[in-house]
Amino acid sequence: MPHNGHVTTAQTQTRTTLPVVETCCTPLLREPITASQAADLARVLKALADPIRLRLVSMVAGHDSGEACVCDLTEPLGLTQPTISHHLKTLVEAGILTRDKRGVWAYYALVPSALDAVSAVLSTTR
Amino acid sequence: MPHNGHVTTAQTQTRTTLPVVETCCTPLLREPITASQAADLARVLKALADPIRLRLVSMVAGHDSGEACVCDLTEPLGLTQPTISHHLKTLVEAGILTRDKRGVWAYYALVPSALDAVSAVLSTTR
DNA sequence: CCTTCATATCGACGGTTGTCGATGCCTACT
DNA sequence: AGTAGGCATCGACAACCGTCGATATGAAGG
Repeated sequence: MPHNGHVTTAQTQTRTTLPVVETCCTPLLREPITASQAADLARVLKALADPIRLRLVSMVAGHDSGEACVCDLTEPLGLTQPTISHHLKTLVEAGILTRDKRGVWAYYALVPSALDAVSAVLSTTR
Repeated sequence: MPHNGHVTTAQTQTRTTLPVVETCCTPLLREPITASQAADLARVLKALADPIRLRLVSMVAGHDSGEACVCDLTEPLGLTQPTISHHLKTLVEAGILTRDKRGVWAYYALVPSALDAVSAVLSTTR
């Protein structure tokens, strides 16, 4: 567990590639979506379509101040640290989480509107 | 293309396993979800997390009277008939589509609230 | 009955994915 | 300078997935 005192080191906000919001305004239903729209949406959904990654998203969002480091997430899921890091990387690359490295620890947090964008695409009511 | 005149044969409504609505009332964010909730949701998301299947859902929903047969869907996607049937089976088993066999043709339609249920789980607003 | 046609199923093949142990990197503390 | 610890990366392996051609099933029509 990281100590939450004042941090002396540099911060490195990582927010890689793949905007989720690209597909934000496509209703999916009512008139067929294009192939590239489908490919974009599928990439985000594929990142979410894993039990461990869903629990990671849920745990990160429900953690103190909305962020959690790898060490907070490894033990409760019963998987090794490399596996958790790998899943977190997948979520960051999909635009669902951000990675903020402070000192030795890497803090992951939910991208505010990422899930809402996916939710809006799948919603039939407007 | 199937002729849309009156149909003389038996109807076989197929609606297999896996209720999507099981996970309908779990917010995903705010307090971690359980392992089984994550597994259920992941199964539905995995069914959606494919470009072809997303386009299938979109095309079925946008088709005349909300249903389409395999022959309507094969050509526009540029894949073979067995592949399309396989994807459709995946979507039916995930509870996203229904299969209604009338005569020689199999009509697929969207399960009304299936996508809305997934949308609600991913939504952060309320 | 035999043919035609729409669909499902089967078996196979290559590519992707989830997981691990081992290792390397980098920060902080002594 | 040396050490400890958190995290990322690498290589490997088994399991799974998307796709195809071939084949089976089953209904409609001649």
